[in-house]
Amino acid sequence: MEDLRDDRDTWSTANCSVARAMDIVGSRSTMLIMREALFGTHRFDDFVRRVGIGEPAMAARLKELVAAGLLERVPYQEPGQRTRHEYRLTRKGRELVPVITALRNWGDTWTADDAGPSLLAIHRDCGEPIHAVLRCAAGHDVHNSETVLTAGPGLIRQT
Amino acid sequence: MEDLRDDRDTWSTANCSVARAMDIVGSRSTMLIMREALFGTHRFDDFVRRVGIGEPAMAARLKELVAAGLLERVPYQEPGQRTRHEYRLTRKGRELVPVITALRNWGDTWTADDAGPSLLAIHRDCGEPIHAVLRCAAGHDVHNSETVLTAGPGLIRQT
DNA sequence: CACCTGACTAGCGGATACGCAAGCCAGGCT
DNA sequence: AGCCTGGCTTGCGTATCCGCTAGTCAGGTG
Repeated sequence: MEDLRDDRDTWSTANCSVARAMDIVGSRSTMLIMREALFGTHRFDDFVRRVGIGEPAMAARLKELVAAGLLERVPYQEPGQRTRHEYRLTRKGRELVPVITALRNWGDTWTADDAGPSLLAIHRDCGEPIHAVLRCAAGHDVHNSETVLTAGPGLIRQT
Repeated sequence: MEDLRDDRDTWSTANCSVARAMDIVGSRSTMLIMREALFGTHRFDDFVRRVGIGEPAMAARLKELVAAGLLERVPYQEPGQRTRHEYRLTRKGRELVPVITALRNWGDTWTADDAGPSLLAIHRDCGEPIHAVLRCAAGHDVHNSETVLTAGPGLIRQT
């Protein structure tokens, strides 16, 4: 177990998973689209209205998210309507729930207006509000300051 | 307990805490700077080298993060050196740990190269890797699909 | 067949974001 | 006094994002 804090220049930031994740969901609108999708939005014009960006921008973002494998474009047909396409979450997209939840918790705590959060995510089974917390593989709850960095299998030394 | 999924247009996206959070840490470089700060970087040129953006961009981002209250600019002096300023995390900034952790977990799972993650965050007390998980206030582990939206105290109906 | 609607696409213009190169400035060192 | 280093700032050019307006296209309805 090696503390890398004094050794940071031996690995490259570009090779970090946070950077790769931010390449995909790193813009404001992309994250808001994923939040909408996780909250149950499927249709193009619902995305446009609820996220609050223009149609051309939305079309471009959705195309990127489909290409990145977070959403899939699925044909569907309502009775008496022509065939349309909806955007459905893939497993890769749905697994952003902890990220969005952590972000929402943080926003509620630190950027809330006086009225409090406008939305709560609650546990379907018991009705209690949901938070993102840290846990180690041994099952301990981990506080923010109890984390230590160590080299993983993919570390490429630059020495 | 009211399921808002069919009622989404009654509240405004702009008033959502995710949007407010993304206004602060929503750009790729800002998130990478916060990751660096959480991993122990303090000094201007370390940020520049490790995040991989130019000095002007870094100066602007750091100024924004200080203004937003995520970092503070603290004078310090090493022996034989003149007074300098370092950037230290505030409590507001440190509480982004769950967000960054969730993002890193996701990136490791879905965007990893064959070699596996280059860094691991482990629990200081037991050495096991750390993950961000969802938990409700009653202490249940919550799966990604077990969340339900409900109106919070700050909900402003647009009707 | 003309019309309508949802889901886009095309084109333009303004606002950031960013990289690069250069310059500035404060304070310790010689 | 002049040099050096870290920490910025200024200026310029490019790339990207986004809103706006307008147009397209497919298919169901009158």
